Amino acid sequence: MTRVTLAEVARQAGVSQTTASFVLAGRGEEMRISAQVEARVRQAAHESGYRPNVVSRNLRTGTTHTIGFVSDTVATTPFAGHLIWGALDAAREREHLLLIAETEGDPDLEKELIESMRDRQVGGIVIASMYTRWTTVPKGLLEGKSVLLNALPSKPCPVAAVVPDEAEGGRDAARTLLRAGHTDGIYVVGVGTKPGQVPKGGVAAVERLAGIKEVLSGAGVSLAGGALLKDWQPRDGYEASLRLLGRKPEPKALICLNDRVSVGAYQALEDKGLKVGRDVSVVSFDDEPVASWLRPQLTSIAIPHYELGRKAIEVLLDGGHSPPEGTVYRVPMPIRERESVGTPP
Amino acid sequence: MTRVTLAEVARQAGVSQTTASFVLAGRGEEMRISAQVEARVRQAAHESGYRPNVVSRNLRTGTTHTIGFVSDTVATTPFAGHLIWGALDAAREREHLLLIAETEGDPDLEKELIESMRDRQVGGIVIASMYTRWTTVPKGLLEGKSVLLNALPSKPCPVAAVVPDEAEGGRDAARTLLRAGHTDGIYVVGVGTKPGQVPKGGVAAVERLAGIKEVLSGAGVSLAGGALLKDWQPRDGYEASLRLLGRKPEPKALICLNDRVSVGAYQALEDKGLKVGRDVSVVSFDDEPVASWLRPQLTSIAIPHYELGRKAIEVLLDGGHSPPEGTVYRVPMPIRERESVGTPP
DNA sequence: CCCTAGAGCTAAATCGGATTAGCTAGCGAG
DNA sequence: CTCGCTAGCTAATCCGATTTAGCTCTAGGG
Repeated sequence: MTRVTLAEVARQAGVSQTTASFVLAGRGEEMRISAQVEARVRQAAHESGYRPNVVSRNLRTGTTHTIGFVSDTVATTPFAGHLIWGALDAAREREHLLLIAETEGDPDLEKELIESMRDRQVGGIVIASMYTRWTTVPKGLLEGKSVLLNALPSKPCPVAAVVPDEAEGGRDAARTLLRAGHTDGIYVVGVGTKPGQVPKGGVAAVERLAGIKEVLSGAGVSLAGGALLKDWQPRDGYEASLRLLGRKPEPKALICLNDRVSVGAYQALEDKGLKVGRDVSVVSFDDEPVASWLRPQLTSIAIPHYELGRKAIEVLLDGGHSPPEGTVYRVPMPIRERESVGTPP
Repeated sequence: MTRVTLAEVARQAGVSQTTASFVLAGRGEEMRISAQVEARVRQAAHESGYRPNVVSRNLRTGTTHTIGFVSDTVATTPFAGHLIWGALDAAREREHLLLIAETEGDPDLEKELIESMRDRQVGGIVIASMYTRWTTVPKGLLEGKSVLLNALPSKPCPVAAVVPDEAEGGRDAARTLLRAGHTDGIYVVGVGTKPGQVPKGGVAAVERLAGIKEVLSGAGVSLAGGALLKDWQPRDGYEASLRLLGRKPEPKALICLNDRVSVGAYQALEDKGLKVGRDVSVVSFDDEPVASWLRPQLTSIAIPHYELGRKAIEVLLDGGHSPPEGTVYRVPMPIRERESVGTPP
């Protein structure tokens, strides 16, 4: 039951603990351990089922091969689990494990958890947000390596950040519409078109809208209007779309700021007897699973959760020296073109 | 930059390291440390911003206040993140953190990860599955505390398991239909009605069906038929439902084995010009977010992810002595009654 | 025959706390 | 005056690795 220790292995192999340590650390060559002794040690270790006690190694080396992953809520966003997944994969490739915790948005708890992780000598900390947003960097963070994931520091600070390239995503949404021939009756659902008409804290909303406007105006097209929503749930999207469908110019395309809003938009269009993709095109963001369940299937700009998670770990663990600290890494948002965008009637 | 150690605190307080240790461990009273000395130590610790090095404590005490959470895939099931959430909450209440890893269904990787966690001296391991299923218990597990989460051991073994009470969920689904007055034309979508017509590995399918049959036959009602599906995605549900809608007796109620299948069923019903809740009732399982996005909103038996996660940690950390090992804990599946069940026409 | 150099190992220190086994001073009893 | 006891604290060991600083022995050069 009690684990075999290195000392035990050394005794069985008839060598000193030092020698055993060198051999098992792969430093046998370097330390000029003879092939015979090396073999004896390896055999003893193997036969006894020796597994090093990582904790003691940690104590000596000061490195735990562990990364702290602190998120606000893993729970509420489905598929945000992909964030963790990507991080997990990248961490495992580097022989690290993830120590995770959740703050539920409580700054005190966040601080406490970060300290708790530092106490455990983690090699770095990822502060993840499930929605892209601005965040105040807890100062405890600065005392070691860290990265913001899906969040941007609200004031300049030396911590790197990894976020989706929302602006480019917005541009892609607009391009898709232009390519299909849309030039008017384009509305956004989720934000207003005037500055400041944006849900608070939402990086995504601001940047997506900026990208959309940029490409449209580059083509001499402007948004016909928009609807600021407090929440981005199907019900909100439904009500807003219904209102928008009464407006002039007649809506020919809706850019929904997320897929849930799109679900509502589909329902509003159905109620009005309008056919998605024929009468009115819809482009969306996030690419939740529901996007491909809708009929017609929804064209959506995906949040690259997996890649975001990976990137955060890469930034934390690989180099991280060369790029100036405070760098913002933007991960491309792939567009999933499906059936909801068509040529305007 | 270098952390303050206990020795440093002791020096500042002018006492021995032993004394400082006793005071900060809250054993001052017990060890008859005078109030003055105690105060001096506390002050020194506070002023220097002392934080104990958890790793070294771990080494001595052999306990890391960490639980290993190994899952097959956190990623693919949305809201399975709630599993982690519940576990995280319960762990934090007990001053533990979670070390997580993912096996992606690879048994070798699973074994390796479990060992890796044991090497880190975790206090216990949760083996989580994202879908309720039977699983072979990796024998490495038995060498320490562990719990299966959302999974059952395929052969008897001393490891406890925490799973949703699928059978009772099935009973609830049937009861809901009976209560609304359904007595015939009840079909299941996802499994066949004959023994063995069940997707492989699926505990959920088997137990839900058993519960459904039990209650129905108790009321002298029998299932009119079913459709075995390999996968439980909307497309599968759509096709199966379409086929079922041509069968006799005429379908009056569909019990869909999950919400995705229900999405497909809704679409099939719509294509046939049938109205959910009026012409055909639908009961579902899982209660994914989409259940409340559908029109009419879908009645669904929820998977209690959060509670499952909590329970697993509780079983692992609290006592765990008294109940016979190998116990299966069943967590109730709450039914979310919405609008998709109506009186048969 | 002595000295040096390297090959091949090992003793001992170290990481930072937790814990065990004392040690000392002071007081009261005998 | 001595012994015993206790309050109040400390020295030393331990946890299980890693790592530094040697130590020993043999072979070769002078």
